[in-house]
Amino acid sequence: MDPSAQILLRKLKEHSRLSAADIAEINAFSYQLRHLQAGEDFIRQGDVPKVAVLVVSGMVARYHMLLNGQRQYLSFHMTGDLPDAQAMFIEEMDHAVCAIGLATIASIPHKEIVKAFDRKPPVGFAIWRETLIDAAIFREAITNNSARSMEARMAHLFCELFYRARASGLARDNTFHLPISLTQLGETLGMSIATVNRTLNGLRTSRTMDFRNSTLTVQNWRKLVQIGEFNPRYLHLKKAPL
Amino acid sequence: MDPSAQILLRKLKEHSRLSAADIAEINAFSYQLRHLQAGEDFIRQGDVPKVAVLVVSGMVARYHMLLNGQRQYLSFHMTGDLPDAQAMFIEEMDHAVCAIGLATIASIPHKEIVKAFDRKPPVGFAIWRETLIDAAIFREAITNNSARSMEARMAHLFCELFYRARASGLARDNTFHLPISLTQLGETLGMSIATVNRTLNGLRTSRTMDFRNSTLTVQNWRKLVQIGEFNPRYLHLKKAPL
DNA sequence: CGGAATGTTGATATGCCTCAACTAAAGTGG
DNA sequence: CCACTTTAGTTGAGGCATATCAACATTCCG
Repeated sequence: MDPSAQILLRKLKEHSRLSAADIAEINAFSYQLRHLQAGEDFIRQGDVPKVAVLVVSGMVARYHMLLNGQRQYLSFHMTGDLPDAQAMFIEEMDHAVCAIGLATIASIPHKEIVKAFDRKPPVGFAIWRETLIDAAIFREAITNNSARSMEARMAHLFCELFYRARASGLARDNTFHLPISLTQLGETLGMSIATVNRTLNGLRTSRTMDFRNSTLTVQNWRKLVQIGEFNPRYLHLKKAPL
Repeated sequence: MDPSAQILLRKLKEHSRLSAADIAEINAFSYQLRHLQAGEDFIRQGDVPKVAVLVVSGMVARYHMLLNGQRQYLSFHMTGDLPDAQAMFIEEMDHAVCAIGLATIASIPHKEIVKAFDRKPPVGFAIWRETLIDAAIFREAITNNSARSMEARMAHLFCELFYRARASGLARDNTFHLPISLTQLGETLGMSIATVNRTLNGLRTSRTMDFRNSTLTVQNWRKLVQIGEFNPRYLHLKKAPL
């Protein structure tokens, strides 16, 4: 079986049940690999993609570009995610997608995927579910950035990323490689770099978590969850990794 | 034809093309009407709905409830919207939905809708597209509440609501009935009531827009768009109402 | 008409942004 | 391989925007 197909299947199985015939459909897609440099854009605002992207390794992020050039990061995606599945049904991209650190992606032609939906509706439902979980993540980000303190925002973001990484088997023990800069963290959570740094320092001092050299170390998961008011139900996964 | 079906069709046609057979499927759904009081919850966090809701008249809002009882409004929905279409594929609700002012909704059993997807995939694609536009609205809200000034946030929200209302034929001229309180506005945009009021006053003084007695009056659309950095492309509608 | 909810406005406090100076790390060319 | 340049991270000081609090006005609704 194609290794990209395997990655996609593993992911979809986190929330959906698929028959052998459904799996065969997914395995029949043609996956075109591509390696990305750190920070490289592979989809820009205004693009009309003809292929869907699957994250094979590394991390990828969606972002809005404001008129003054400021960025707002919207979500982060890791192995198994489909960061632009939506483009199958809404033509023009309203945001850009870039690599965070080095990353590998696989492209799948929209045509093949849509054809699979016609033949095996459960395949469509699984991918639809994937886009719905994305939407739930966006909703949580609205709440995070609008209603929570700086410390809570930070804690919540790391809770989510760590939890998702664990669910996808990408993190072992209490560490997780996350090649994101403080500037990007600020552009995700709506805070200045100075505050990002000080907030991170606070969590470090209280021995809750440590984020340094692109590596997250969770020292006290329960405390982190409590500070961030993190409740993983919105991720809609079948089984809890923590 | 059922008037609820007509409302739903009108909405789906804003972004999707449907054949006569597709339309017949949608018309065959059984629509159960229900009238709601102002502020009434009809879906709560944790619910597992068996029906999907269509807004027939009035407005409806999704919100998160934080541990301290604070609310965060996530989106507003008007005639033709399906505020919980997602519940067909992700069982448990991660947020609540309530009426804003008086409202009428129609319920459609999930079973009937899913059956229609099997028979006429374009019906499924149209509703999928609807949920994807919702996601785009959520993304925009992240950016709005995280990266824009108080005045810009306010302007952007009103731009979006007015634009969507126009697209659905719910607003004529420059006014639009919006039964939302200042408190709710604050809980939407992440600002205190005092600031909501003062910001509204600024927009009124500059003769950009006036929001009073539950009525929005747009005095200078171009200025409002400019202040809010509003670009309607993210709504992915086929034709611009303004 | 009375009471409650909502909106209005001013005064005060404070959390965060901005700016700036500095340190550390990473990447580059001689 | 080391000096040099650039980028990323760190920390302090100061000012400002916005939250908070409080008092009052208005509207809504029974």
